[in-house]
Amino acid sequence: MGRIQVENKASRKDVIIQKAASLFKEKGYQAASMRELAESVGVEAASLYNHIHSKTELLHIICFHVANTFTDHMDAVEASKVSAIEQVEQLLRFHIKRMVQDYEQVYVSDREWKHLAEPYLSNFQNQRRTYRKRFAAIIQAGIKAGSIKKIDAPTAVLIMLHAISGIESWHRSKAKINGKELEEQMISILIGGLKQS
Amino acid sequence: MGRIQVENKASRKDVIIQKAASLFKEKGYQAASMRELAESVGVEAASLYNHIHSKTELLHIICFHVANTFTDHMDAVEASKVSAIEQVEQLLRFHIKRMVQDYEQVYVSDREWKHLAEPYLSNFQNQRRTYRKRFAAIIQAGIKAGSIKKIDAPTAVLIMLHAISGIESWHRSKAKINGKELEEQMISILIGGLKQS
DNA sequence: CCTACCGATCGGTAGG
DNA sequence: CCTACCGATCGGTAGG
Repeated sequence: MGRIQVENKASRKDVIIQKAASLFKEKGYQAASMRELAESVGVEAASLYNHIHSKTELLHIICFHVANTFTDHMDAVEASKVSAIEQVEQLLRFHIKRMVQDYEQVYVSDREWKHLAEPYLSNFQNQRRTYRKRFAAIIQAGIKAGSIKKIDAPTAVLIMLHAISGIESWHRSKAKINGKELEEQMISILIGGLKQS
Repeated sequence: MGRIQVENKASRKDVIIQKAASLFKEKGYQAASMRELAESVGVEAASLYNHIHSKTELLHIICFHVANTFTDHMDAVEASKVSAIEQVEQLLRFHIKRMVQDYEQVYVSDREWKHLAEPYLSNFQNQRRTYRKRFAAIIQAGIKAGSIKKIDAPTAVLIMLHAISGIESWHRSKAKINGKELEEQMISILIGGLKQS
């Protein structure tokens, strides 16, 4: 009985988080109200607080879930023994896939993190900054190895990550090419932009 | 006397719009309050309404000012008789320059337009969609001419425009390269990504 | 999980 | 341009 209750609770919480990501993405964190969220979950607003502590907790669950996914992937890429340009391609493909498959949470993490409360805000910014530095270091290694053209590595990171966030518009568009094709197109343009010409 | 009054009013309104862009950029449209805006202008909240009609009016002034700037530039580019790839470069350089020099308004237009009220919302979306179609048509012409590699033109537009929005992160960063250098780096990567390899 | 409710804050108005 | 104020809505709590 206790077991079932726990399972139900966990599942209910997951639904709330998923619906919150969808709502935050659509309206923005501030404009999304807990009453709207409750309605989309199918309960009264007060009932949400049996599963979560606050609205801001929902945001930081989403943001850190996404951030940790990318940090973990970076660990794996750094441990792999392929060339720098191949590491960059692995990173880009992972970003693209996350954005294609799980874009609501990724989008919210990307665009709404400003609304995090301290100390989560500082932690998130630090984690993000560290991730970008590690990404830039890989690009720098590629430049040194001669497989990537001489560019400012932090600028390249910035371009890559923001370009990928454009997949949000792809989700909205009517006549969209399929996800796999999108990935290949983006890789072609972005990796093409890094290579020596 | 009447003349001076009109001039003062116009100038005051411009200050309000500029401060609003700054505040909307920093906190998001919904999270920015009219009381905060009033404070940054140096008046009481109620006094703002002698210059503007509503909070939403501030947002649509900003969004359409930016959108019209880009639409006007597109007219000029289409009228120029250079090659498609050079037209693309002109468009990218203009976007980069706007983002470097006037990024608060451009940023707000990019990220906060969702909060526009009808009929401005639909008008804005239409204008933006039309702009992107014209941009994609130029890329398509470049593909036909053989100067741009065979890619999905709408996807390429998406990548270019979002990559440029990353300049927001550049503004925040401490150890930033200068604006002109940033422009050249971005052009090198983005135009490099479009060309035949 | 719900009903009932609270204090705070919001955009905006009246009136001078 | 200000003081005074309004109705609406917000996130969240008490109590069952």
